[in-house]
Amino acid sequence: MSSGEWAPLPGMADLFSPESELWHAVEEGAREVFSCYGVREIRTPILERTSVFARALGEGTDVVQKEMFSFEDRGGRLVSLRPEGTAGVIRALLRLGAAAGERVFYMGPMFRAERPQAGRRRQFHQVGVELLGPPSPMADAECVALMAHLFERWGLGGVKIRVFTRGRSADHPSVREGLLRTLEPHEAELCAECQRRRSTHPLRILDCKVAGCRTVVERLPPMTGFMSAESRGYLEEVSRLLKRLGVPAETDARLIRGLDYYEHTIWEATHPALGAQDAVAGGGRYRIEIDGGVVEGVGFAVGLERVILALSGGDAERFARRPTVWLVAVGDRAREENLVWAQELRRGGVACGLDLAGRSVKAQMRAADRSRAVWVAVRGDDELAAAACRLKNMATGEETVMPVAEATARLRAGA
RNA sequence: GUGGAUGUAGCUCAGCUGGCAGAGCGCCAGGUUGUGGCCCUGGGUGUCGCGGGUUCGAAUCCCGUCAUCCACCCCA
Repeated sequence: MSSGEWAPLPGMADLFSPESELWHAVEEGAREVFSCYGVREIRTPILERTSVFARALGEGTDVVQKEMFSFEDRGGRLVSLRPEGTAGVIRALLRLGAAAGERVFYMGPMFRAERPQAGRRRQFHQVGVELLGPPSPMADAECVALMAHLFERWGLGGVKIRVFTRGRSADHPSVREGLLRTLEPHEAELCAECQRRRSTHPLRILDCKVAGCRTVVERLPPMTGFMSAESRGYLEEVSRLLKRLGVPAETDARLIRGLDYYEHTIWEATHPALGAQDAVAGGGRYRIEIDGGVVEGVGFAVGLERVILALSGGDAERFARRPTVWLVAVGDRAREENLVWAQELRRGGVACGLDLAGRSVKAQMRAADRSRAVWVAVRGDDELAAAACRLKNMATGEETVMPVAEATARLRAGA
C-alpha cells in the first residue's frame, strides 16, 4: 500500500535490494576513480546553520529562498538540511585551514523541499568534487575530465557535456546589462515567465524552453561579447585543453547555473533517457566568501538518482550479490550442522546461504536456485556419517560427493 | 507554489452505462519416500487509498481528503 502514515514522506524513498546493490556499485566506482586523481573524502554535517547556505549560494537564489528545509533547533539557532554539498564542504575546509591544492570529494544525501517529479526527490543523493585553487583553465579542464571519467567508469554512455563561462566576477554586471539591453527590442516576444525574469534572473531567459523565447535568444549576440578579453580567453583555453584531454564537450552560450558563487567556467552534463530533469551533473568554478575567508576552487556535483535512472532503466537485478554456495539439509541434525558449517564458510569470506525453516529439500533447492547461488551443498545423515557433502554445480547440474574439508577449501579458493 | 493524470491481491493491471471482487506474474504445497530451472494440479477475506453523500444496492456516481506519478518553476 502506497498511502498512509507508514509510507515515507513525500519525495523520500526506501531503498532496498537489488537497487541498493546498484547504488553500492556506483559509489564504489566513484571511489575508485577518485583515488586515481588524489581526491580524498570529506564528510560534513547534513545539518548546518542556515547562514552557511544563504551566504555561499546567494540570499536571492530559489534554493535558499524557497527550497530549504529550515527550522529552529533547540538552541534557538536557525538551521537547514543541506540543499547541496559545496557550501558545507567549503566551510569545513576553511576551518580546517585547507590551502589551495586541496582535493576532496563528498557523497551523501541532500534535501530540497520541491515537488517530487521524475528524477527529482526531496531527499536526493550527490557525489561531488571540489578542487581548491585560484582560477586556472588547466584545473577546470582536469575537473571536467574527472567528471567524464566517472561516467565512463559507470558505463553511462550518451552523456552530453556542455561548457560555457560566466566570466570573471567583475564581468557579471556588464553581462547582465548587456543582455537586458539587447533583449529590449524583443520584449514583446518573450513569454510571461521571462517578462518577470527580466527583473529577477535575466540569465535564465537564455535557458527558457518556450519556442518564442528560444528564437529571440538565438538571435542574441553571444554573452561573451559583454565579458573582458581575459574571460573569453579563459574559456577558449579550457575548451582547447578539453579537446586535448579527449573530453567530448561542446561550448553552449545558453548554458547557465543557478547558484551565485560561480565565476568563469560552468558546465552541465545531461542524459537523453531522463525526461524533463535531464541534468545528471553540473559544476563550475567558484569563489566563496564565508566569515571573512575566501575560497576559490572548481567542482561539480552528480545526481546519483539520475545516474541510476539513466543507467539501468530497471535492470538492477544484475548487481545483486549472489551467494557462492547454498547449504541444503536433509533432516534436523544436518540443518544444525549446516548452520555451523555456514558460519565457518562465512568467516572464511565465502558468501553462503541456507534455509533454517526446516522446509523440504525441494523447497530448499528452489530457494537456492532463486538466490542464484553458484553451488549447492547437500548433507543428510549419510553424508554426516562420512564427514562428506554432495557439492552440486547449479549451472551444469553436475554433482560430486567429497569430504566437507575439501568442499570448504574449494569454495574458499573461489571455485 | 501552479497544472494534468492515477490510487483494486506481494507486483503489473482488468472490472462496460451501479447488481456475488477478477486475470497474469510471483509466492506456498503436491506430482518426484533426499535435489532447482520446464510442465501439470491445488492454494485468494483483498480496509477496492481514507472519510462522507446519493441509492434497495457503490470498486463503479457525487463531494471532500490523503498519497503517488508526470509537467511547469527550479535544479543534480
